[in-house]
Amino acid sequence: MSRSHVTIRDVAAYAGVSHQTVSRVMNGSERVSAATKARVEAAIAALGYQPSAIARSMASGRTGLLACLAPNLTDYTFASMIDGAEMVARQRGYFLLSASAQDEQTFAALVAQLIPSRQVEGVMVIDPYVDGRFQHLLPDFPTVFAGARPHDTASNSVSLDDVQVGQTATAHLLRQGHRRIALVTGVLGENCAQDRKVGYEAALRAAGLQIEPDLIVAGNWQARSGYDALMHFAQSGSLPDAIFAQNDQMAVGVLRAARDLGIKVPSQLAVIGVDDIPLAAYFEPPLTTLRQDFARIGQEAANLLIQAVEQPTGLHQHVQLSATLIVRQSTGAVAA
Amino acid sequence: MSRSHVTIRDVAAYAGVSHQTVSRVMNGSERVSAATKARVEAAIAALGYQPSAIARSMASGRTGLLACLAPNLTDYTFASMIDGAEMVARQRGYFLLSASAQDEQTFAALVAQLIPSRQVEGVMVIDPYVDGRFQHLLPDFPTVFAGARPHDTASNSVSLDDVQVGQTATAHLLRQGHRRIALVTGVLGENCAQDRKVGYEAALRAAGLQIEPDLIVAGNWQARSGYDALMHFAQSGSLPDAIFAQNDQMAVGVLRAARDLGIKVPSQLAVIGVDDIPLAAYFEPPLTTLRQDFARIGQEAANLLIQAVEQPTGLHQHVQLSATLIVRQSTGAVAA
DNA sequence: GATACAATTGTGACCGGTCACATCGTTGAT
DNA sequence: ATCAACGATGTGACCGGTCACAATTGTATC
Repeated sequence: MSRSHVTIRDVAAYAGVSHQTVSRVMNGSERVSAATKARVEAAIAALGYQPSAIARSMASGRTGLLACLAPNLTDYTFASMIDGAEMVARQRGYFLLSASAQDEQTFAALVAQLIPSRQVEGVMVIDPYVDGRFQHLLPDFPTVFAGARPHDTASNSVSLDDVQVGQTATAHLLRQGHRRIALVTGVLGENCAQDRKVGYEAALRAAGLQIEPDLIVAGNWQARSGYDALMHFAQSGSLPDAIFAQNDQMAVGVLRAARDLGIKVPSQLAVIGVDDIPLAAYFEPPLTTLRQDFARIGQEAANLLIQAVEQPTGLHQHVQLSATLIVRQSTGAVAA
Repeated sequence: MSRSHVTIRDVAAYAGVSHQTVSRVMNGSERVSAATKARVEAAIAALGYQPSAIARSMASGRTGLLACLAPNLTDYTFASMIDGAEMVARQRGYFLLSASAQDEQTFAALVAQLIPSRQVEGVMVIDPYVDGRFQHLLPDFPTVFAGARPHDTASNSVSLDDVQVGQTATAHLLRQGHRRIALVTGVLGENCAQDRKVGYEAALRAAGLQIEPDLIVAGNWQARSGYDALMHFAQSGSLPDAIFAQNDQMAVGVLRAARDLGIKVPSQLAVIGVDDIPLAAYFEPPLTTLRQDFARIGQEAANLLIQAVEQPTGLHQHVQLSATLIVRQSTGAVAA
């Protein structure tokens, strides 16, 4: 503002070369004589020249900016993916602009603002299946979906194998001897809730058990819905042996309800969650869960996105990661 | 790439006006006749014109980008501030680019990359006192510090009144009848840990009690350090009546240690934390804590920053928010 | 009817880089 | 000795907006 910036032409004049030569020095001195290069570098240092990122973007058409859109930035799972993506992005020369879109409308506005203005080179969408938000994306714009498996959309994606998650969790409970295994789902409109349910049902069927619709309760990912689910079973008078909550938050809600009802976990009721949230081991009892490597999901997503930006082939890649079972005390063996 | 973009001059030619008139229509039609305006708008629609954010930045010198630098993006407290800041920023026409800097060196690199290139118009630094990172910031560049009170630096800031936090937490324990109140601190190099300690000591003194150095243990904000702290007291043979952990994570660690030691909370030991993390009510027993409105801190910080960007006065503002006591079951009255 | 003035619109430069191509001197092959 | 090829460097256009200022038109005033 006060002092106008030093430009590439100022440096050129100072060094007695052309502005193009300065540009060459800045961009890795391809074919510049050592003497000239030294002179230019001295001039850069003397004048304190700093290239303008905007001018560079203007001329090259590249901004070095990626956007990350998530329902919110506070949820541990989203935040971890963003963190992982950000580290990879920066390492590879990009910055990550994150924004939260609670609803589809906000999401559409955000996309309309970021993409056509060519401000960002690619978009990473976290949990795009909460509503129809993926429809607002351009099919030919570099995009990657992270954290939920696309069922019907052609795009890059990094997701967890949610069917496997459902199976593993349920199989673990079966192995412990439980038979009446209840399910508390996430928001059923989301693929990952559906897939985990599919895995749950597959595991039960594989064990020769019937699927009892009464044992399936729809939750909403919040702890409170886990609490309510167990209260519901208690009121209906038929408690399950075990509960598979589709995330840790709800599992923690179940634990709390069990305490309030005087139900002992794990001896009377086994509880398993999904995510392995940071304090999972500190609940009472410590929560058995399936660990997801969210940072890794974010990293893979960033890598895929950058590849799509730099070498647009039109081909889509899908990376699927698996969760690992972390056994703690909330799922002991059935009481003898 | 394939199809070159529609520019303002294409629109002008199509509408039969000058490019400048199109520009005027784009920027809120100051003094453009209704007929011309309609014609230009028709041309814009017909050609699908989308202004280039980069070209706009190039010409205007403004990028509409703010940066947010935090030690990481996953910590609930940081993420909440970022989320709050992002919402305000977007509402006011800015985008927020967030990046994590674990150490001072990364932070310095980040600043060197973002600021001199004029890519961002302002920087928000979350928890700048973990090391000397604030020293890398330019004094005349729009900056705001969020989440920790600057002791020695002239700058905008939004922070919690940590002395008050220490006092309130300690006073609550005193009110419950506790006398031997231990303190588990955060990283002592950080101002907020120091300030909370000052508040703790002030409250004790105000109650006519001595400050016993043996009751003060240095933690590191992690749950594990809270766990270790109580174990340390148990081993030393002199358990306190109550523990004030400087954040909830450590308080939760204390709760876990108490369970492992067979110490009943709150009847044998009261525990209070700070932050009110999302699942605080789901631990055993539900955790009494001081709630911080992190989203609000982020919002205020964004507002301050945008003000500094838009009206650079050189004056610094400090906003200090206070925490509210949330009483749950981890701090009952002393056993009769 | 001439002049002043405001409203509307047009012109060209400019932001600060990069790109394509031109130029120049030097070297190696014929 | 001549020409091609190549390395080093320079020239000007260009990216797509905004800005300052000029030009044009219409309207009010005298």
